Amino acid sequence: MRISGDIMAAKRTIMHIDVNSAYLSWQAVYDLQKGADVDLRQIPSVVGGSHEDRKGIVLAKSIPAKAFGIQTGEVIWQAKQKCPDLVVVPPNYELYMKASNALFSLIKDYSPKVQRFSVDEMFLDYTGMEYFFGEPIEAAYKIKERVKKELGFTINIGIGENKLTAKIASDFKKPDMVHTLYQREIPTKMWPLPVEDLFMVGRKTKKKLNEMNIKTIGDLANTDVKFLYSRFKSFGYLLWRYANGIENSPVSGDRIMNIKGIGNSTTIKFDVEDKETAFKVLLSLTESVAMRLRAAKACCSVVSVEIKTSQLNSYSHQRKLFAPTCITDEIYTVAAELFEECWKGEKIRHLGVRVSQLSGDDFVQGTFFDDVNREKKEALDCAIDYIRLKYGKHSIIRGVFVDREISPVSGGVGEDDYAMMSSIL
DNA sequence: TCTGGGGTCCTAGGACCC
DNA sequence: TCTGGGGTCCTAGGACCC
Repeated sequence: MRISGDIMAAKRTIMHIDVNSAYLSWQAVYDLQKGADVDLRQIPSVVGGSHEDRKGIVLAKSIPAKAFGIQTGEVIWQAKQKCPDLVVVPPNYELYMKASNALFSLIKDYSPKVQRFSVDEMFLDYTGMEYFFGEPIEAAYKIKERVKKELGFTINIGIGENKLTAKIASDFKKPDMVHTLYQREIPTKMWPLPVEDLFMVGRKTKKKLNEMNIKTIGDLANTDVKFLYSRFKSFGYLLWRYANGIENSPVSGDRIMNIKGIGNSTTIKFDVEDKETAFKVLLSLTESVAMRLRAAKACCSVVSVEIKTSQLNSYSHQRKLFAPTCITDEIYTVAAELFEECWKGEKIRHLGVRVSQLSGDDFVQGTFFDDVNREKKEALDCAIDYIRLKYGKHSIIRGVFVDREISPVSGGVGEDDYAMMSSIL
């Protein structure tokens, strides 16, 4: 008993690093390096998709744009109504991956335990590192200044005793700030915040909580946990723990091993009304998914297809395979079957292909139905991957895509896969 | 007038087995 | 003919995050 008590008492120091307006900052830095005379961060500007491709929403905004009431996720034309002089720049995911990688390698100088949480967020376990870089606040300022000087963009750093409080702290005043949220500060710094500022409280949960007269994080923290459990089941218990700052997951540096699924989806430039076109899109998506799967040295056991109609209704269909695979053809065949089984004939706006239940690719079990060409197919896929990696993903394309109506390899943000967000931290 | 794309986890119901 | 529960797997859908 003594031992477990001592372990419980072991205090950790966790930092959460959050890039301020990440996409926009990175584009601004890049433009300045190329000799631009305006800094996107200083003017009302957003990163957003193009209207004609039907991807016109705000992905990131500058602080001056925020002053006009522009919100992330909002449609571009609406944002322009709020601010007619708004500058809109297209997204550049390869740039973001490069910037993110540069940040990651700098942060790793300060602890062996760094977890990449998303393209612009990282957790750092600073426990025991005081000897090298000083007190946590002092170290956080050093990191922040070094990032600004060497990489050219600003970050917020939140310091807490676990990942949850560190993350909430980094979300306090922005930009270019260091904040703490220690356990003793929870009642003063966290409880007065609106309940939707709590990690895991989104639009729907906020509405439900507000209807129960729970308006602040403090209200939630002081609600009877049994009552929350009766309303939300285990999620209620999670909410209560988070509202009280209770969270103890480790900062894990283990990335690729933790990937649960790989998927790509795309909004098509026009509504798809026939099967043949849908098949082409599905093949194009499968090309990216399968390539990423092979790059992760994994096979999948489940394939799923998602359809979003022009009316924005979506539904999905999935199937467990007889045997795991990473072969493009095999995944595509299943995807096409799934599509045929569930498509109700509506106009299609968006299609997605996802694989899950991943396993290693080193001992793929053969099945009774195995055809002798399997090894050949896999070798062919690997050869194509190699050529695409070396000469670009459009260097080798299938005959069905020559009309260029549909991209031959669609979806995919970056080459570097890592475990993304988990809702459990 | 129009609403992206990448993820994770949880739940509920039905099938199936013991 | 009518009746159990418990456990696991599979699938669809919905919540959340960035």
